[in-house]
Amino acid sequence: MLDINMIRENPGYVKEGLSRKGFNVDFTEFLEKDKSRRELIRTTENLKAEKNKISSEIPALKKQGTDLTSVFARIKEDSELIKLNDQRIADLDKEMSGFLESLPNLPDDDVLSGGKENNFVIRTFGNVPEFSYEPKHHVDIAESLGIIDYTRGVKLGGNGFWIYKGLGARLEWAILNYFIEEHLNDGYEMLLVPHILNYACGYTAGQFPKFKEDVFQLKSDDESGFTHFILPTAETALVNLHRDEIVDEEKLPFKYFAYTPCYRKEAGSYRAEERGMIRGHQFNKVELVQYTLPEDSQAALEELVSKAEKLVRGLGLHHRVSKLAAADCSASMRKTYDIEVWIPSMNDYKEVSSASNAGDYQARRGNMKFRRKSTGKTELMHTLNASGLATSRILPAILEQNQQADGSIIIPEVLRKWMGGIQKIG
RNA sequence: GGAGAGAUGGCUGAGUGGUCGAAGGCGUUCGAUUCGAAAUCGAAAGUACCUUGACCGGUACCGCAGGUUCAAAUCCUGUUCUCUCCGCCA
Repeated sequence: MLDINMIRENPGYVKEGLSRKGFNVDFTEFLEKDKSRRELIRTTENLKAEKNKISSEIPALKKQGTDLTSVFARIKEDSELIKLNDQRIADLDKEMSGFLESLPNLPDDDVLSGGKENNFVIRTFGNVPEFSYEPKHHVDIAESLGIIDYTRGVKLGGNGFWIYKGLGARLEWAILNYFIEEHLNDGYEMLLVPHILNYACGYTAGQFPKFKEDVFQLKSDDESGFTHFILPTAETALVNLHRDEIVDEEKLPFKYFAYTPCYRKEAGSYRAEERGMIRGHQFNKVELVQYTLPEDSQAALEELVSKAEKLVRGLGLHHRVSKLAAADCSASMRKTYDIEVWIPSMNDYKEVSSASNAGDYQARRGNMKFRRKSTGKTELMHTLNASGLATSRILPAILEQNQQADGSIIIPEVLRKWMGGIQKIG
């Protein structure tokens, strides 16, 4: 959510920022509503003040035996007007917050305008691997090694599900262990969170109401719609930890990470080129989240990116880091870096981590504040998140980038201690 | 799933219709005392919104949403959550 004061004071600036994100908006109507709302509040509060004043004198007058019939009548009249006005104010509030909720975050000043075409690569690690033979697709590799069962995955869950088995399951688990160990070493606190979350979590994260169709909703028995959903990413849980809290300044930053599967509908997004585990309804991810002071969030974002990069580098996979253009950042985010790993069969890079700074956007939605020691005042925290990492593209990348002419796969050094020391599969 | 109890400020905990934004205690901050500290004494301190240049002032908030009443933390209805017991199940 954007700061309403910022819109009041500088609607042109906000409009321009949103347009950089491809979001065209006209504040005229909103500002008119805001103005009439405030006028209404003023007159209504004056009425209330008067009414309260008279009310407070009633007990004394009653004691004196004064006839209060006319006073009662007068107050009753005021009360009816007050009720009417309050209703109008509430209506305006609802309209205005509905509008505010729908606005995405403003992009950072140093983020380029426009969409994907304006993303630019800031770092690359390694080179596109060359093969002296025709490299195989990860689905074919996984099937011939018997480490992933796509057919039975579909039997159990339908299209978009697979089963890790044997050394495939161990490899997947080794990757996760590697991530977890790195984050623990860096002083992040590990959390295992609920996978079923309530509506407010999705709202705070900025995913609801706009993207509520993208998650698996748990329908409630009555007609009230859904109250819970299965998390699409651990970010949704982690970013709600301090919802409706005011913490002391010195407690910040909070640095958390969690492993969860991520459950996504991905309705209609399947493409032939994404066969395999590039885009599934369920994939494993370790997610990092930081809550920081406003002045520290930029540095925290750099820290998160470098952590995610370090993980991919540690696996020895060719990858690149891009800074996303404004419209390619998700709605809640001011600035996002993507880390993309090379997938030979797709002849392209695919995202394994997205590291973003939400600024105070999520904090405002979730009412997450800290008390500044020097002023004694409360301010909104900043929230950041980064995948560290999603495995669903890492494992294909390992299979494809590390494949050998004989069909075997070299296991990255850092994973071997979790795989009984074996060096290759096949 | 059944029965019961509860939800009040940073925490604890009083408060069953009017002077209650809310006692007391703990904790916090400031001051006094002290060489310093502890103890003691005095004082301050909630959140949001409206208004103001700022102070002042005003309004709302006792889980949430309604209702009754001139007036609600207090009465009524609904709802959410928590706890206890029973049942069922991993």
